[in-house]
Amino acid sequence: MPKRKFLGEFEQVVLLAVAQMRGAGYGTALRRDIRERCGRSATIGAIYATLERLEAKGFVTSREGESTGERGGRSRRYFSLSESGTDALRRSRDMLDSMWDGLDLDAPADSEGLEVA
Amino acid sequence: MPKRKFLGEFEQVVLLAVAQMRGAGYGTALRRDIRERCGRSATIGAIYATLERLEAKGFVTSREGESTGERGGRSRRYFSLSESGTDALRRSRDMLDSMWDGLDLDAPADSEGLEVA
DNA sequence: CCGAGTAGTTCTATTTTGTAGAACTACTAC
DNA sequence: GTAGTAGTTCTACAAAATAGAACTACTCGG
Repeated sequence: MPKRKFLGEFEQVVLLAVAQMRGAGYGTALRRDIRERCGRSATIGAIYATLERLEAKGFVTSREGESTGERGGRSRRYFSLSESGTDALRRSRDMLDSMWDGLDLDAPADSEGLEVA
Repeated sequence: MPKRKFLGEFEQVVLLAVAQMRGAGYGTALRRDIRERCGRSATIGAIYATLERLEAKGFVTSREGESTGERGGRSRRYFSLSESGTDALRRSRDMLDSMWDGLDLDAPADSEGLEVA
């Protein structure tokens, strides 16, 4: 029973990166993707902590990749988006859309002008 | 010096409500607006705590409304979006847009199909 | 095989956000 | 002045975000 019914901000970003990579995303690559896509630098610890939470909530699944024998280093852990992760993304987008709906940020900040007109 | 350069998820929602109400928003009304717009119920404490934080970061400003003499109760505290609040909203939107860019949630979750094709 | 190098993941600790609801304030109406 | 009403503040705690050091598991050269 998660107390929070909505995705946190960073959770949303990480989940989107997982979705974009279509099952081929793993910690370090997701981090790179996020940095390149939106200029947001996150430490690797932040990425994994978020991934853990998303997995605990059932929004992503992970599997160990086998060693390719083509490079040094530990084997990768790949993440994919689950059904409910997909739903969560859709819900987040819809909620934000409805909050943005009809909003014009270039208009003056206060309602004064509107009332006088 | 804020450590976090991005808006939290709920901060974003509250800031959007403030923007929508164009300077005429106050605690209770913002709460109602959020509930109606996106079905997200938040306690009044959550709203005010977030509003305080947004004000501390300079994203909103507040002013006391004078009593209208038309109703009982304490006077309202109105919130408006500041310049940097406007910027923060734009940045959040842009970042999320770039993460969503080109993503199709209806496609299969894994890349298998793509590689075989 | 053994050390060095590399790619990647876990762990530990702390700050910032998010959540909840009870308590309080200031007003109006009777 | 007591009750009712609209609104805000306070207190306490849970969850998410952040940071970076430590660790793991592999490859390669000798």
